[in-house]
Amino acid sequence: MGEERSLNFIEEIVEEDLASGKHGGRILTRFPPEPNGYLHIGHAKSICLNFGLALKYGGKTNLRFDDTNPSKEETEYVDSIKADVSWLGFEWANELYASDYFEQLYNFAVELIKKGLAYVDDSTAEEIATQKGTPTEPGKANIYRSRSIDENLKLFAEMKEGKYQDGEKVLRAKVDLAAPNMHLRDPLMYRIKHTHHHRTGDKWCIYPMYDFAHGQSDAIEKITHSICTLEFIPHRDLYNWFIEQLDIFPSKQYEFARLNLNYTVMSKRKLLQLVEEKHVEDWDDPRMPTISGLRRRGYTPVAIRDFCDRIGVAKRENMIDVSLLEFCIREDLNKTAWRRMAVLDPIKMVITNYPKNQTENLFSENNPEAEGGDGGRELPFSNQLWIEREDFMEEPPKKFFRLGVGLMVRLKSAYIVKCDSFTKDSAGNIVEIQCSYIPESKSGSDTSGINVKGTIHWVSVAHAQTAEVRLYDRLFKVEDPSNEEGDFKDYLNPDSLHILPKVYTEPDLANAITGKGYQFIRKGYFTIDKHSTADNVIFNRTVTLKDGWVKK
RNA sequence: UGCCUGAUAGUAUAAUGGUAGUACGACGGUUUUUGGUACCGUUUGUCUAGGUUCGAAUCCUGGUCGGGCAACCA
Repeated sequence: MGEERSLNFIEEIVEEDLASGKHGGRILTRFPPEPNGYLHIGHAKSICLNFGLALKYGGKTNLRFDDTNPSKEETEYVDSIKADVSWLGFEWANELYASDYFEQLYNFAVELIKKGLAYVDDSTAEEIATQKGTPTEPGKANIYRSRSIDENLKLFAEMKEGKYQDGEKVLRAKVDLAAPNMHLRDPLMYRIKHTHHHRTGDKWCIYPMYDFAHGQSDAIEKITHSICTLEFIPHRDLYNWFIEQLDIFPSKQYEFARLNLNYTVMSKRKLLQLVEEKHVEDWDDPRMPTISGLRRRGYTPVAIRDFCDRIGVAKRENMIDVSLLEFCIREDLNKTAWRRMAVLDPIKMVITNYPKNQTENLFSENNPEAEGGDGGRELPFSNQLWIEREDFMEEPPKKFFRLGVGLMVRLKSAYIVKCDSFTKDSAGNIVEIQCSYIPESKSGSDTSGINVKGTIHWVSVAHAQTAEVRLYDRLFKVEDPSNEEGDFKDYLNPDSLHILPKVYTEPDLANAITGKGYQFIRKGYFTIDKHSTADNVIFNRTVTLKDGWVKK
């Protein structure tokens, strides 16, 4: 052991703080989602970072819902977020809400008004925007900026009491209208919204803006390291300004680059659109990059955490290749998934020299990667089998290790067979292939001395179960749909879902356990879908197996 | 043309003035009752121009390119 992994830049900061005795060696992070959508794989990166840091350095992590905008937030999202964080395997120290601090935030605002550092502005949104100037021109003060403290106090109280309509007034911080950083040009602290809040109900009609809520919430909780994504860098000056003016706990903000994955989108706004416009079934559609979608697809917490570990944490913009995510899930499932046989695109094989009404039960281990095979199950074998259509070729090329007239393969866990002939229907489709088996080649007691290059999977016709199988492909046709001309939805992959209504599976798959990953030998990893029933068993393909076979 | 950021193989990520390494991908091979797994090997990189230094991916200066910032969103 003891193989030192190099630290990412945030771990370096934490270790420096620990070494210098900052905060008495205490580490407290927070994961602060807004409950306005489902968590996605990008959030998983943040979750793994925040919780992982605390775990590594003996600290704790709060789960804090940043619920300061009631018009977008719902309890459904709160519940899904909690479920997803738990499922990933993390435990938060406290479940908190920015809305828990509304009273205190209000008092902070009053304090700033009293210090002459905040004022009530009657301007419209448009007026405020133009008065702010542009990045190259300073903003201009309006008449409201010089209101007296007493008037501001009175007006702000009236805002709270509901005396004004939405948009009629706002509370602004008095910072610097000429600041090169636009966020410092007298940012809004409070706006009026006569909207029902998912937790505070109708108690409030004024709600704090992100900038006046996040840093103060961090300070209230005494968060030591407040980690967010790059786009908040310009907010940091304001974050610090409020903390300094209010003289509260000096939480510090650090920024890292968010995760981007190719062939998908990673914004709650866009994902919500896909859901609302029915381009996908729901937030947990297996094609979605959401945690719930990945879970339904068959991804495991282990694989997702491993992925987050491997992608690293840095400050440069990045675009991770989905192949890394796929590698991680294969890596995990290879070790844990039970092997089963299923024929997705069937063609019938008749074994002409095997007794017609005979059935024998053959044994096959659950997982060759596990010691002892992790147990096993019985496979009924008979003279009529389903095999994969692509495992037979009328005119096989040289290195085709499967079936063609005169070629031999092993039937996995069963016998070696030799292809003698095949039958076509009137339309020229191959409908059946005829083989003879080698009785001495039985798996486990093979005395035939024959060596074959290929092994194929099969299911006994008489014993086969049926199931629906859903094959998924990338949701978008292009690597970065958000960066293309026009609407990102123009680049949706029309073939991202392919349903096979009736595939044949070995009998044991009738007992498939929900939530467990199965490897359909040579076909990929699959898991039971949430809509699966006893009458209509549905499997989702999590990921294909890596395919080293390139034709020709 | 203001401010803030960043730039190392195809994609990520290390090297913190001293041999540019690792992972994924790709390619090739060995093993294999999954064309899977495992194992072995190959391939490709410091944005650019100067400067400091015995020595620069690292420090300095100029340039180039990318991302962000002017929501009563977070």
